[in-house]
Amino acid sequence: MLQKGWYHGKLNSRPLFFGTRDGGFFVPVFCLRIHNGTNYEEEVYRMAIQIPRGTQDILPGEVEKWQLIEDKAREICRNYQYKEIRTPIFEHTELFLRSVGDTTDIVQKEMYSFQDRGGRDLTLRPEGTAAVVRSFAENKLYGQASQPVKLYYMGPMFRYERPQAGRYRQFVQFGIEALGSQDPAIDAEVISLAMEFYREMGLKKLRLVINSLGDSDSRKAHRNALVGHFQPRIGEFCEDCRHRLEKNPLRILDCKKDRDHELMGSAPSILDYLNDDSRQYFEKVKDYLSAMNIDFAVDPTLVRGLDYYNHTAFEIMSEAEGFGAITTLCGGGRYNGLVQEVGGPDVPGIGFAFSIERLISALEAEAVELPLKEAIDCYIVAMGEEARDFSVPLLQGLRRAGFSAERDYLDRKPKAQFKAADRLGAKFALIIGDDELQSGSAEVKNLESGEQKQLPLSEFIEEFGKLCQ
RNA sequence: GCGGCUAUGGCGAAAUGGUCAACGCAUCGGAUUGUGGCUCCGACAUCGUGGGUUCGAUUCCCACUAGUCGCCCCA
Repeated sequence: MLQKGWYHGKLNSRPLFFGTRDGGFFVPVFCLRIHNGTNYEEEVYRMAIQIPRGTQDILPGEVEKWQLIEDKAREICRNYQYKEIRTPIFEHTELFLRSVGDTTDIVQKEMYSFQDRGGRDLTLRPEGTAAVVRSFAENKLYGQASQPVKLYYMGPMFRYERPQAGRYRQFVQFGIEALGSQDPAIDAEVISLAMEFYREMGLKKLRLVINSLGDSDSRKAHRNALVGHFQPRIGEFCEDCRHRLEKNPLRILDCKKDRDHELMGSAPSILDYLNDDSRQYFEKVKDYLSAMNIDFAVDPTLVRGLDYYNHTAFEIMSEAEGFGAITTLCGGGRYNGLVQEVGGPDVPGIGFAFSIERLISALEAEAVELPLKEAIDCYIVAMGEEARDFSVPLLQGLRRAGFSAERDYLDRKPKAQFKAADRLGAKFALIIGDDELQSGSAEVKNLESGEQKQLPLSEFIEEFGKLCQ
């Protein structure tokens, strides 16, 4: 029996939908007014539609930051010779099961998966590497003349998580991948590109942490050693750690609750399980980083959340104060064997990805001033109907000549038009009214100096160009 | 998936169980009939949504939604 009242959104825990007969169109809003348990009247109305949880609109004023970051990222990729690749936003779910790993959190609880009308199992990409590697194998880029193949991508990724500072359900990642080389110098290059990019953006409080996960044999041996180490006394650890013992014993090492347990300090380190090749490889990467004056710390507990990583792994964290709980700006590592996993030849690879959202937060946390220019060249202050008409082609002429120009569209008073010009940061105001139209010359005011000049309307664009120089 | 906090105009932000809900910024209008930045005056809110308690709720209670912080995990 329903209580008397209004119901909307959900009724008996089922969403209320109003749809047409063909079922193809839904307006997810309407209301039921219950008079008693059985009588009700419907009132259909549209509720304001809100942005989906964990997503954001990037509005003018904010989007300029994004553009700047994107430009900078593209620029540094040119310098380092990474070429852009664009892959679909959704892929076969299978791709992520096999690459990211079907026991990882990303796959188990964070994927936006769906079936299309043809019954295909698809997933909105939760990360970028899998698709790039798939494309590399599918398009046989390993046969390309220039090797290694160095790629970058930039675009939205999707993970179903509870939003929090620095965490969104749709977020934009920039990432690079270098495929086809097993030279430790390429590992160092990938890391240096990331560090160099952040440096150029103006971030200072950064911490680079690296580790080697070794090859799959060393990882396996280390894993067994860890399980053996903690197993006998796992009862003394927190609930999360007890799960981790099976799932990902390395994670126990950076548990915040059990940090001080005596078994933590004596736990076996991955670095003791590296074979000679892996060890030497790691040494070489560190040497190269030092040679480039890149500061780093080795953290043997650094693990990455995706299954495909091996050998070099790294993270860049912000140490800016008040940055919140999520400090990782960038994460990456080597993934030898991944290309094979998705059906290609055995080609090694390494890459990283960072989120633009977190970069912007870090820039804000460090109060970095970005060079965002927004001034326009000319604002036309038109008074009277004739002048307003005249301003239409004039505005077009200015813009065609390459000037940024604007006029009033709200029929505002001259005073308000000047205010608008001011707000846009206009360098000049062009004033036309009846007098000017009659005399054939317009007043041009330099809004910074207040200086005012007359320019002939007949060759206004040329004269204005000279004035701007 | 779990827990804490929050929800007042375009933005920021007070107060209050009871006639018109402070203030600041922004915006628009006026003082100044065609010249911005300063000053003064004026205009501008069905208090997230839905229920409940009450004579009366923006205020108290519940649910929902959203935001936010933290856990898990990650970019």
